[in-house]
This record gives sequence, structure tokens and C-alpha cells, in this order.
Amino acid sequence: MRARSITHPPGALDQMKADDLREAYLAFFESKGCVRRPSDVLVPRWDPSVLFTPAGMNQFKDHFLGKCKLEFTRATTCQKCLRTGDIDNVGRTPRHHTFFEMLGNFSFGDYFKREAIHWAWEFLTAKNWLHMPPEKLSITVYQDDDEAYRIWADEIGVPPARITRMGEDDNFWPASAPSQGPDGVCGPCSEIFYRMPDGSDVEIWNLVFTQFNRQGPPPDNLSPLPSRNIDTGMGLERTCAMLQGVESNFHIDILRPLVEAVAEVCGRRYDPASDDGRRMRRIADHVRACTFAIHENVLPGNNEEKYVVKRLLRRAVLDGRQMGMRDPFLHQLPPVVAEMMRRPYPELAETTGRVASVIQREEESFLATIDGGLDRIEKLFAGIGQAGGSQVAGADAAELYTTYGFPPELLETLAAERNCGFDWDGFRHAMEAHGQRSGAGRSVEVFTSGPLDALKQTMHGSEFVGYDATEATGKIVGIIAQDALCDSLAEVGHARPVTVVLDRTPFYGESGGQVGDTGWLEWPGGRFEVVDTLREGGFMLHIGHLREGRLDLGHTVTARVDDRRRAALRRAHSATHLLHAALQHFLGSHAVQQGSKVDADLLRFDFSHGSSIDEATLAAIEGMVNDHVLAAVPVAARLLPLADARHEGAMMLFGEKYPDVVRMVTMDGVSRELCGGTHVASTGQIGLVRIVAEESVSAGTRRITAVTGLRALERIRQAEQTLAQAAGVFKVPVAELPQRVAAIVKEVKELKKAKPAAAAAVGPETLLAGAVEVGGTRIVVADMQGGDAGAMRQAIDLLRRKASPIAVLLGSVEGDKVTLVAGISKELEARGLSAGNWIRDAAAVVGGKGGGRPDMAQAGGKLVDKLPDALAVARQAIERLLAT
RNA sequence: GGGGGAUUAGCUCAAUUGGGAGAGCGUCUGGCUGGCAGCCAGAAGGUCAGGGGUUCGAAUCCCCUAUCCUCCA
Repeated sequence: MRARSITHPPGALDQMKADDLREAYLAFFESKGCVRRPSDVLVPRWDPSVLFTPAGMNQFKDHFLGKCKLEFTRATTCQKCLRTGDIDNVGRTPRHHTFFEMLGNFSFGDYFKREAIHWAWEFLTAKNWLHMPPEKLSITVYQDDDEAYRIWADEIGVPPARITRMGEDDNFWPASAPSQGPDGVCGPCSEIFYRMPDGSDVEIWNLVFTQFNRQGPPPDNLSPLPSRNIDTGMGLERTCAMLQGVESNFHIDILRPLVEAVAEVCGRRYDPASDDGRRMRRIADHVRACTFAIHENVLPGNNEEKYVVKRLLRRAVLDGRQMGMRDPFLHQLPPVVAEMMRRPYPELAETTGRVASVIQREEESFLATIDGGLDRIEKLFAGIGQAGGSQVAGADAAELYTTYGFPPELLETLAAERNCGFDWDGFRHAMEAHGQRSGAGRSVEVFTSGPLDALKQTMHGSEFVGYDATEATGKIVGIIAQDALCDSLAEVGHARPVTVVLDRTPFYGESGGQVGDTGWLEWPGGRFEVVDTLREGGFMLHIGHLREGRLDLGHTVTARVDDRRRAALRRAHSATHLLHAALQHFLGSHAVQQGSKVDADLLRFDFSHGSSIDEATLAAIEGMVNDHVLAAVPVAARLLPLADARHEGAMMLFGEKYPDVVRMVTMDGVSRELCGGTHVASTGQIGLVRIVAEESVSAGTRRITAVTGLRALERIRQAEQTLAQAAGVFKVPVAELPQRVAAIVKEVKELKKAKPAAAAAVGPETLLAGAVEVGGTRIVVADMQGGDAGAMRQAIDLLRRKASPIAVLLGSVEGDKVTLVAGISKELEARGLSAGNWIRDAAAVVGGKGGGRPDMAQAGGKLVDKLPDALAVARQAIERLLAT
């Protein structure tokens, strides 16, 4: 392809737009033979080592490690990236972002240091390209990298004064790798700096030369790699800032309008130097990051990337609040982001409505959290005032934050309004302790390696032939036992499962939510039971146990999938597509898939939706799915280019990175989805689809569980059997069961209510009649003969109202226990008498304990026979007390 | 994955050291009233999330489960 250089009229260099720079970079490296690849997704779900794509090289990890067969050896990309490491600096400094774009060129064992350096220089300085003045550029190289130094000094002609040798902490990748590790591929790097008008030098491009394999601690731990790589990264925003002659990345053509838009929705002017200016830049950055992340279906939540989105959103809302915003405002901004990023990412505009509503929901929820915390805060300030303090304790702030999500910045502001300080040191200290308690996060390897790596170098993957067949012959190309490749396996009855890899197989490896197949591998004289099938890098891994004979590499086997189970999986998977379509129809287009599990005649489907689904709608959804089953719609799958599938309106999941050729599963007039799974030939084969549960799985996401085919039948049989059993117990026909149960519940309730009134054999009047009087105070001590503690309390209340001053102590035997309740009227309480003390003496007699409030106390004991003695003791005690 | 917290009347939430389950709003009834949350009196409404334990006694203390909130990774 011929290079298309971007030409500029003299003096117009500072007019270069971000879109132009992106295009110029990619075009330039295409002219050097690099293959232009699209940006990887922002959330690489295939890569467990990162939450977000942190750099351009991320999508090429396997290429760098030689872990895959290469289709090209030179590439160039503009990669959207997200990092949160420097989140606190965003907005404060001119160059920090969470979301940013990285321009990169890459070599996998192809060109190396000389080309990388020459081309970087050419792109930066050539008249047809960026045309930067060479005297404004300076260079750093790794201290021991004489090769790079010579290329810069001798071949490019950079004056030695502007080439600096730096240590391994600055100019090595990974930083400080030679001395600190980790082991593995690494190499020196060389950075290019641009001299700003204020005299500072800003790094714009980092060239990484991976040329070593590190093994163990120094010295002599770096051995040359047979295949050396180039990985370079040039920050789009900062380079733009240089070219456009603006002092901050936030003032380039694709960011400044966004910052201005933030100012507008906040109803104020953007003043770059002010505190609010800093806040506006931070809001712009965070909303840009979140728009991209939510576009890829990452909803704000409580773990992993979801949590990052939530935190970014809340920080932005908080900034707005501190500028006086009391209502949601952030949700107005995604359309502006989409407009700014329209050229490289046109798809963003398709989801701004959904993105905006997700953001608005989170804004509302956060504002509610703040409101909920405010009265708690008032208590906190009241406490501080009482203690005569003038500072919010860090521990209190941390508790408020970690437990109720109340942001410390806001607390600080509120404190200041009361002329109160805020102990940031104490807060940080408490947060550190919280982090400790939460347990340090386990570290994940940047590059995972395994026994499959050797296989990956020789072939692309297993050929999957299981769409049409459940039986096929295949050659054994890998046997993995105890995490190691071996040539054969002879032990029958081994405990730990082993893995067999075939060159072609009908076994479906778990992916796209569909669980793996089970079945048998068979050959003359032997067989291997497959209990699960997994998928890794295009290979189907048959996991299981050798049951007979021996396994040998290179031998041919017959692979037979358990086809009853597979049929059940097909039913569940096709039903999932029908369900997805019905959800979209009844709930709206926002109800998109968030996750899915397809098991034998069982499916679990998670999708975005804000509220629970009422029974009628759920019934309608179930009805529509079954209508489509009864219509026996043919199900067809075919491979086609991604662009064609998009054109034909296939349902695509945003944030999935699809290969160039995709498989589209079509149910005529009903559903069109990109899917690698196995399906029935006609929806009629699904049988019954029955929704069995609808629940929340996290905020904004609902889960529907359904059964299909035979399992649906089984479930109905069981439900009917259970009903029949219950009907049998109540001796009524099934149809009359609800009325019968309701009647019985009502009866039980009435019986319970009626009981206490009848239980007390001795009424209040009788008790009062038996009272004795000492010094003007009536004393009632009696056996209530039935009646629980509640009844006795009521009796005491009544007597106190009727005949105070009075002291009452009642006892009663309930089963094998004695219950005592004592109460005295206010006058006696004022004289210093205590019902609690009184009852304790009596309780001791029946072998129990008790206590309570001064005017009312309760006790119990186990010596049923001693109740009369206890009452006697109580009578003596109160008479003595009243006599004094 | 881990830490902290919550779950009480239809709704929003109280309940001092373990010792009578409450308020406001809503509902119903009666009365008063020319209004935007009208006023007065009265009533109904509770498996204190569920299960187990400690205790004479648990909404309250301990353990388990479920759901939600929140922070950390």
C-alpha cells in the first residue's frame, strides 16, 4: 500500500487535529510494511491479568512470546487505553488521564532497533509528516545500550548533549527488571522528549527493545532472545498538545470542547487556572473513560472493572457537587464524548442513550448515598462539639467512607463549614488498615505460560467438527498430565484428570456460556472417558480419565459425544436466543445480554434491566418464546465477514471483540445473533420452555433461569406430585388447596389470639380482692395459675392504673418452668424501691434469675414446686421494705 | 475474592446495660372543615429477613443462610 502522507501548508503544523495525527501515524507505519490493526477492546475479558487494556502491546502478548502462529510480523495500531494508577493526578497536571489513546508500532521478530529509531525520527521530523524542529527533541537511552546510543548519535546525528544515558528504573521494560525481576522477556528502551516553551521536556514516545530473557538474580541473568521484538508507544493526547501548541492535553481539539461542555452543564465558565477548572478537567476525563467502558457493557458495580467505573463516576459526581451541582448532570455528556471520538470510534454514537441512562442511575444512587450519610454526619459533628474537639477524626471518616460510601472530600468540605479540620493522615492510616484487613490482592502473572505453548507454535488449534456431527475421528496431538506434555499415558484408574488434545474433534469446549461436552474417545483396545471439555487458544481440551488400554501421541481415535446431553444443550442454547429476542421485544433494546450459562436443558441468562419484571410481562415473554418454538422456525448458521453480519443486523454485543469472520446463527424473522455455540435444527425441537426464576444479580442486571425439553417436563411432574401430596394431607382436591390452606391459617391465628385471655384463671378483680395493705400501699402477691408473662404484665398494668400506690408480684407455672413478673407503681419507685431487686430474691427460691427495669421486672426458674415458697419470700420482702 | 454495615407496620425509620414492639406518612372508621400534605378522635396493620444457639427472658449477644448497601483488590 502506498503511503498517504498528510501534507500541511507551511506554518499550519499547529493546526493538526487529533484525527489527522492518528491517521498520519497509521499511514506512515503502513508505508513501512506494518499491518494496520484495529484497536483492541478497552475491557479485554480474555486476559485475566488486566482489567482494562493498559497499552498498545496488550493485544499482541502472544505474538511477542511466540505463543501463536504469526499472520504478520509488523503491526501498527491506535489503542484506546485506561489506567487508574495516577488517578489522583488527573485534572491537576497537564498530562495525566485515565482514558487515553496510544499510537504504536510493533515488530515480532522482524525489524529491530535501527528501523524503530530511524522511523520514529522520520515520522517526527520529516516535512511531509509531523515536521517537528529536530532541535526541540532530546533522547534517553539505557545506560548499557551502546547500540541505541550509536544509532541516535552517529546515524541520526542527534548531538551528544541531547542524548542521556539513564538507569534501569527509567529506561528498562519492565522497570528495573535486571535487578528486581520479574523473570522473562525484557529489554532496554529509548525515550523521545519534546522541549516545551517553558523549557521543560515532555516524553512523547517510548521505544521498547525486547531483546533479553531474564533468569534469576544478577549478574549474568540476561540472555539474548533468539527473536527480538519492538514495542513502541506514543501518547496521542500529549503529542497533539505539542502540535497544537497548547499547554495542557485537555486543551487539544478532541478534549477542550468536552471540558467546555462540562462547564456548560454546570452552568459556569471554564477557568483553566481555578480549582473548578481542575474539577472540570477531571470530570471530562472520567466521563470519557466511563462512556467507553459502559459502551462495552461494563456497568458500575462492586468488583473488578465494574468497581473502577463506579469509582470514576462517583469522583466526577462529587466534583460536580462541590461546584454546587445537586442534581444529576453527568449523563448529559456522553453524546459530546461520542462526537469528539466519532472518526475513530463511530460505534460509540450507537449506545450513548444506554450509556447516559446507566450514568444517570448511578448519579442518582450516589446522591442518595450522600443524603443518607448526612444525618449520620450531623451526629458525628454533634459528638465532636460535645467533646470540645475541632477536627474530624480519620477513623470516623474512614468508617463513614468504607461502610456507607460517604466520600472524605465532601466530609472535609462540610467540616470546614463548621470551622472544623480534617485529619487526612489519620484517614489514610485507617484506610491502609482497612486494606490490610481486606487481604492483599493476589498478584496475577503478566504473561501466563503453560504446557500448551509448545503446541501453539506448531498449529492454530483443533478443528471443531461438532456443529453437524457428534462423532468423528481425530489424531491425538497432545496429552497433558500433571501440567506437563507427555507422549503417552498408560495408567488406568488415575485419580487426577488428564487432558487430551485432538487435531479435529466434535467435542465442544466451554465457551460463550455453553458448558463443555462429555463423552468417550475410543480406539481398538482402549477408551477414554471425557468428563468435561475446555477451550484454550483454539484448542479443545478433552478432560477425563483413561478407562482402558493406553493413550499414544499420533494415534487416531473415534471421538463420540454424549449425544443425549448434547441435544439438551442445543435445546437450551437455542432457547436462550429466543429468550433474548423476546426480552428485547417486551422490555426494549436496552435489555442486552450481560452473561449467559447454557447447561443441559437449563439456561441462565443475565441482561441489563433496571427493575424486576412483573408476572404478566414474564408470562408474555415465556409465551412468545413458546410461540416461536411451536412455529418450528428453521435454525441456520453460516460464516460471513464481520462487516456483512453487522450490515444484516445481527445482534452484536458491544465490547466483544469479534474475529474478522464470524458465525451468525439465524432463526428466520425471530433472531439473528453472532454465536459459536451448538443449536437445534428447528426451534420445534426445543420442546417446552419454562421460566422458573427471575431475580436481581446486581444493580441494573436481572437474571432469568429457564428449563427446556425433558427437564421442563420433569419439573412439571414434580410440581404436580408435590401439590398432590399437599392436597392429600388436607384431604381436598388440588384446585381447592389454596382456600383450604387460607382457612386453616386464619383459624390458627384466631386460636392463638383467643388463648391468653382464657389462660389466666385468676382475674384482676380477684387479685385486688386478695390484696393486703401496708402503710397505705396495697400489696398483691399471687399465683396467676396459667397465663404467660404477657398476660401477667397486662394484669399488673391494670392494677397499677386502678389502685396505686401498689406493688404486684405474680407467678405462674408454664410446663416445667416458673415465670415471675413484678411491678410497682411510680410512687414506690420514687421511694427508691426496685421491682428488679424484689423479684431477684423470689427467683432465687425457684432456682432462677431475673431482672428488669425499676418499675417492671421479670424472672424465671425451674423448680416448679417451689412457687408457693417464692411467693412467700416475696411477700415478706415487700412488707419489710414498705415498713421501713 | 476479602473487610464493614443493613434487613422492624404498606412506605421512611426509632427502640438506652438483654426485661412491655414504637413514631411519622399512608390505609380504614367517625366527626369538624371553603384551599395548597386541612383539623380532631379512634381503629386496623408485625413470623422484628430466615434458621440454629446462649439466657429465667433475645428485635438486641453468638453462629449459619439469603438479600441489599459500601469500601478494598
